[in-house]
Amino acid sequence: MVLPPRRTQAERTATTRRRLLDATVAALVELGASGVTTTEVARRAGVSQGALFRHFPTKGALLAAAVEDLFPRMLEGARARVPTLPVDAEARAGAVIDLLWEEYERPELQAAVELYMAARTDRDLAAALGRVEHPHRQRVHALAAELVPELAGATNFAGLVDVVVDAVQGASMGRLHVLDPDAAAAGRAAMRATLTQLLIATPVPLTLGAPS
Amino acid sequence: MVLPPRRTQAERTATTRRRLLDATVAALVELGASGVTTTEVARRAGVSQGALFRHFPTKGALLAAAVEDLFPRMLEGARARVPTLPVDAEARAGAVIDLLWEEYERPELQAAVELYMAARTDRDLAAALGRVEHPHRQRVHALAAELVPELAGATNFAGLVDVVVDAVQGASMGRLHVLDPDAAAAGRAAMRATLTQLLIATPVPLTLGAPS
DNA sequence: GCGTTTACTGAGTGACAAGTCACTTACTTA
DNA sequence: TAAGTAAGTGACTTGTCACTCAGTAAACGC
Repeated sequence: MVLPPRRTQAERTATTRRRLLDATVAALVELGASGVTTTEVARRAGVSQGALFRHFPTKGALLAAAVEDLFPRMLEGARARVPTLPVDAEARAGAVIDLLWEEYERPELQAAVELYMAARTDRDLAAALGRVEHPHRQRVHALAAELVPELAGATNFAGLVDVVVDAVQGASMGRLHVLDPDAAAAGRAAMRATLTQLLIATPVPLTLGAPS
Repeated sequence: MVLPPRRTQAERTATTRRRLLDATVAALVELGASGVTTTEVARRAGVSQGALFRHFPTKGALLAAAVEDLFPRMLEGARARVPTLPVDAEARAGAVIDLLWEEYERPELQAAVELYMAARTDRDLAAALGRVEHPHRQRVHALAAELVPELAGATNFAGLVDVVVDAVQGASMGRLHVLDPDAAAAGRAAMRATLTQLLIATPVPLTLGAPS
């Protein structure tokens, strides 16, 4: 008879939490925000629903914890690729845009964006995600400083990063159903060119043309 | 005793459909995609749930019809403002970006974007919205041609429009909770400047810098 | 007017959701 | 090793969901 290995309580907690968080992200990716139920997450994690509620008091807490866990992991994945980027400014800028684009094409991030949209009218979820956002934004800006160090000292560096990220974000969710793949590719190429220019240009022009 | 006015069947159908569609959009705006239930929509419209299902066979059909109804209405609202825009190219480009931004800040459009995200994992909804998208995109491009007629003949005009719309879309949903209003305003100003440049520049540079 | 068709009502129905709870099993500590 | 605590179980409660249907009222065609 096979005896189960003896584990400390801390180990049991850690593994169960990990399985629940992974199951939550997987369910979010596959089923969408509306398809994530505590029943489904518990089933995927291979634990009972009661166990889920022992570790997370509400469904919102579970979702927030999943996002809180997901963001740093994705950023670490992106950071690992920094040494492989070209050093030439223009080539590097293009590569940075490509990197950002690829991150936004990952289903994990699509799922996270979906959660953020759902938080628009879900106060609990919004509060939970709000706690995640500030450190995440700081990590994004820190990573951006590694990616384009020659711009990191610019006065409006944070704003520049936000513009680039927002644009890619908008484009990534753009067309759901890509009626015309050629048009989509052309659009992506155009945006890549525009954003690359933005990165290799001095940040000074960004302070011009304030809203009238 | 007040007799109810006599209405034709077509009129009855039209008014009930209209009330249901308006109620759907209102619920979508106020409660979000997850908060839209057939019960709630029927309650807001002042009809029974049975009446709802007489006019729309499924909830997905109702949502799709609501979006199909919403998009042209919003575009007509935007078109009505065309005559008020400045004629000078640079001022007009800036005004166009502002117009677009204001449209994306309207809760109706935010709600529609939320629906599109939800459609990522909802095949029925995706199919329903897919039928809406093509004519909508055509209407958007037609309106864009009115807004910036001097660019309308450009070979990649459609791609240019998509880039601008996507960027504003991404920025509009950017931060949910705007920790720093000054940073948000600066980001918007930067994006406005960038996109305005994009509109007043000749479209030729957009064909440069294709992805490596 | 009068039978037929169309619009609408409102009380269902079964499925499934989040969260609870009495109880069992696994670890810890003295 | 025995008492105490933390982790986990699975059936259960309460509520809401999308959708149905038998019956009623309004408009239509003749």
